[in-house]
Amino acid sequence: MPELVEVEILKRNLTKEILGKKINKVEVFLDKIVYNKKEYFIKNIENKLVTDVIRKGKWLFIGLEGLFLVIHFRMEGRLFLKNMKDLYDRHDYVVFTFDKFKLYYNDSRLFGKMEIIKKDQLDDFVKDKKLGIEYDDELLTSKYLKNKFVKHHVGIKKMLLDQSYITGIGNIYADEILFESKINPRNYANDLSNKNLSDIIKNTKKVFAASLEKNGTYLDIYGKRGTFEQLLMVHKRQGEKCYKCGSLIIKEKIGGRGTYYCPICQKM
DNA sequence: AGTGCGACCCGAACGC
DNA sequence: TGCGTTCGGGTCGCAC
Repeated sequence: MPELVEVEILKRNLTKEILGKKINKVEVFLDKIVYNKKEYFIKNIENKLVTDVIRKGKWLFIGLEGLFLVIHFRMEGRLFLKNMKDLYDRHDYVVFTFDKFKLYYNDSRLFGKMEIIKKDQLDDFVKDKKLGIEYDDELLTSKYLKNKFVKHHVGIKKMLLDQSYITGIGNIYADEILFESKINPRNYANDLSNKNLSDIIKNTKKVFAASLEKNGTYLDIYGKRGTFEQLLMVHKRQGEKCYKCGSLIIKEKIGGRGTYYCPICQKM
């Protein structure tokens, strides 16, 4: 699933491949993927140069001379760079044609969304989506989290998934960050010690950096899969041995999400 | 204001 | 084997 790391990989790919290049043509094969009216969407993108590629949390913003094309991939959204003559896949729903290649938006579950906004609407957009600070922002301190969590008698896992505190953490990385921090996902956010909170910050940076180095857990625009999935400590490992203590990893539904953790390393 | 839950979707995994 | 059922993932909107 594209979480912060995976969207960051796409951002780096796109910066290399499409920044400064012109979109000659856009085709929309399924209207519901696009928030705007299809005609407006197409008319405003065609013949524009790509001026920026920005990521905020799990959101991607492609600057187009006064506009941003905003994309959220949700679960299965993907972008692929393909040759002019490549055939369309059944789940290719939006296709951008450049001079020498095409960029396909592919989404087997139809959860992803895209829209264009005016460049000066970016700040309001971010505010409206209630995006918190980035994992590498210097404002991210244990004091910041303490203030944010003080009123929340709710499991820490749920707080990590809430994009309004630290933005960009999804289900996979939330489990990994809590394992590295030796914190039970059900521990109440407002009960965590300063040490717990600084561990969460430290391990968010550590896990994201390690994953970025392996190109994440998802596909890049060339269709190549990152290899961080093989290094996950708990996520999707129920019934297997904990790499640290040898007891069995368990899976439970916490905050409505499948949650994987080690019952010994992550005691309440 | 804070919290919880269903809707959105459909391919994959599971159960019989 | 084949068919029906359940699950999952992030975000939004609504109910309490």
